[in-house]
This record gives sequence, structure tokens and C-alpha cells, in this order.
Amino acid sequence: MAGVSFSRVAAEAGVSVGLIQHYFAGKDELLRFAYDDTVRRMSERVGARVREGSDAGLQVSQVLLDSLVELLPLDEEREIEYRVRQCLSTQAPHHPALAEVARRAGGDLLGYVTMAVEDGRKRGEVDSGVDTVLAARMILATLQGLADQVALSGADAFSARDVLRPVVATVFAGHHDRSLS
Amino acid sequence: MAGVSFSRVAAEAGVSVGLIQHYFAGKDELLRFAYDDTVRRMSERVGARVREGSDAGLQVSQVLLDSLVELLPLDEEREIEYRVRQCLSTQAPHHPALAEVARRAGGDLLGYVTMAVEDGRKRGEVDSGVDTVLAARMILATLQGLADQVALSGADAFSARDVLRPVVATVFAGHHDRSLS
DNA sequence: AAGGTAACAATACGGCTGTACGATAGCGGG
DNA sequence: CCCGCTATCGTACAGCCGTATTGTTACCTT
Repeated sequence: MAGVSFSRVAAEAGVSVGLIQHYFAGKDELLRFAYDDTVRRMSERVGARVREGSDAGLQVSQVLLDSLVELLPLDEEREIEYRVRQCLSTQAPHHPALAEVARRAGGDLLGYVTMAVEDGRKRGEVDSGVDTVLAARMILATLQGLADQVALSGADAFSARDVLRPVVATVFAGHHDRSLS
Repeated sequence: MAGVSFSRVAAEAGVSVGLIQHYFAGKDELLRFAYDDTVRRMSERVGARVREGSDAGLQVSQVLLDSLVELLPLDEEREIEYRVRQCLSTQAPHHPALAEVARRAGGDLLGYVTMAVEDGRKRGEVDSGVDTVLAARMILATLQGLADQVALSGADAFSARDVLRPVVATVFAGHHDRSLS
């Protein structure tokens, strides 16, 4: 992030600095575009997968787990996404435009997961007493922290799926074993 | 983070630029010191609290929950710690010295939580079949993601403790209700 | 064919950055 | 007294950054 400059972006893209200025009014707008583009793609991916799985009548917990694990920086492409999201969301507090993107992205994802949990409740996979938003927050928090752990210690240090599964299973009780062994 | 410069640090500290150079060989060393100092203090705080609680014979799950929630950016001081940690750990992949600090900090924290879970197992609060390291990873992942959520939406948007509690309870089964309601 | 417009390049410029260097002042030991 | 050491400052400098400006193609429209 410290190394992102117009000249470097231009060089890596194989174009001139002037061209980037032609399309983006300033550095802020360039970063905002990169951030928005990345989080939008991530959000749409998980949204689509949840919808597909729901339509296909698959087990909600399984679909959710798959969709979320797919966001982790487990391959090079997702790692780039992760880094963009991480760097820009860190910068967000100081920049209103970035903050708004961060809020919208967070809200979208929370909405998708909440809907999935509600869907699970309708199908009897989730106890009726569960606070769906709180449950979604819990699952998402674990996912996010898991992303950090994977990014730090590498994709092969441990099984991210095995860490996330019990948390999802806490919400979707009754259809899975709850063991951590 | 983009605004951290020698001149700005000097101004805010009320000293000259030269003085900072006198104590730190370069910017890298200055940042590394700030990062190391912050994570060390955080790690020691949770380590001490876990040890105290363990000696006092309190319920391990309760002590652990308290110690970890205390790391979240719920007041201004912790928010500063959070931001330092976040910014510098983001920068870590490109800078070996920072990466080493990040690894050590992560390892320390994982060690403390793992020990707490093992302690809970000895006392019968945790099932004997549980993978303690995996359980610690899960709890820490949720904590970390929770910190991000709190930093993004503010300390009053939801109860962070209520989100973390069920995850801790998944590990420390039998002594707590497991409900999310 | 003319002309307008969009794509793209080159360069110039003021500002800020990290770092290097020298100066000043206090101060304890010989 | 003077020497070395440390704390502290001021400033100079080369380099990179973001931005503004100007120029050059090439295409589309009429």
C-alpha cells in the first residue's frame, strides 16, 4: 500500500501516467474504485452462491460454509482481494468515500448471511430462538479473523474450514456434530 | 498510516526531527518499535489476566472471555492500539522485521489461549476430545474479526461480548447455555 | 473533407519525504 | 579547565509524489 503510486500503477499497467489521470480525477478516486470493485465482486460472489444453493434446495449450512470459505485468501487471486480489502478498509476511517464503501460492503455481507440463517430457520436447521443477526455477525467475525490468520501463517498452516465449521454448526444445530476433535 | 512522517511525529511529540533520528536509525526502526511495543503490551495484558484468573481458581471460560474482550477497541485507548496493530500488520508482508513481530505476537496469543483451553480441560470444563489448538484458533479468529466489526460500526452498534460468548461456550461446553437468543 | 472529441503520452512543477550533516548547549570526569 | 559524550536542534538535499498542462494521434460524425 505504501508503494501504490500513479507512476507505479501506470508502469505495471503498461500505460502512461496521463492516461490514468484521464480516467480518474485523482488518487482518491482511483483507490476508491479499486476498493469498491473488489468488495463488490466478493459480495456478489457469495450472494450468488447463497441464492443458487438456496434454489437448489441444498443444506443451508453447507452452502453457507462453502460460500464463505471461498472468500478466504487461500489462493493467489483471493489473496490479492484480501490485501486490497485489508489495506483500503484500514485507510477508510480517514476518508469518507472509502468509509462509505466499507459500510456498504459490510452491510451487504451481513445481509446475505442473515438471510441464509433465516432461511435455515424456516427449514428447521436453526432453532427458532436464535437471533439471526447476532448469529450472522458471529459467523462473519470468525471468517474475517480467519482470513487474517490465513494471510499471516499461510494457507497450509491449518485447515481454515475446520475452524469455521464448528461456528457455523453452533448456529445450525441438530444437523451436524459439534465436535472439535 | 499514510500520514505518519518524521516531521509529523516530531511535531506531535513536541521535539525536532533530528532528535527522533538520534534514537531511531530510520523510519523502519521507528515503526517496528511502535508495533512491537503495542503488541507486546497487549499480549502481556492477556497473559497476566489468564494467569491471575487461573491462580485464583476462577472459571476458565469466564476469565478467558474477560481477557479477550478487553483487547477489543471499545474505548479510545484500545482503539489506538487496534489501529497500530492493524496498520502495521497490514504492512508486515513486505517488511521482514515487521513480519517477525507479527508472527511472534500471533504465536504468543495463540499460546496463551491454548493453555487456557488445556487448563479448562484439566478442570473438566472442556471435553477431552477437543483439539485445543484448533479451538484456540477459532476463538482468536472470532475475536479478531469482532475487533474489525467494532472498529467499523462503533462500539455501541452491538454487544461484542454477546457475539464472542457462544464461540467460547462451544469449546467450554457443559457449564454454559449455548443459546444465541 | 473538416472538425470535434476521446485516447494516450510527455513533461514540468511545487510540495513533502526520509536522511545526512553540522551546530549548540549542558554536564560529568580527569 | 577542558575533553568527550549525549541530548537536542536547524537545515540542506536529493528523490519521489500527485497534479496540471500541453501535445499528438486516431476515430467518429456530419
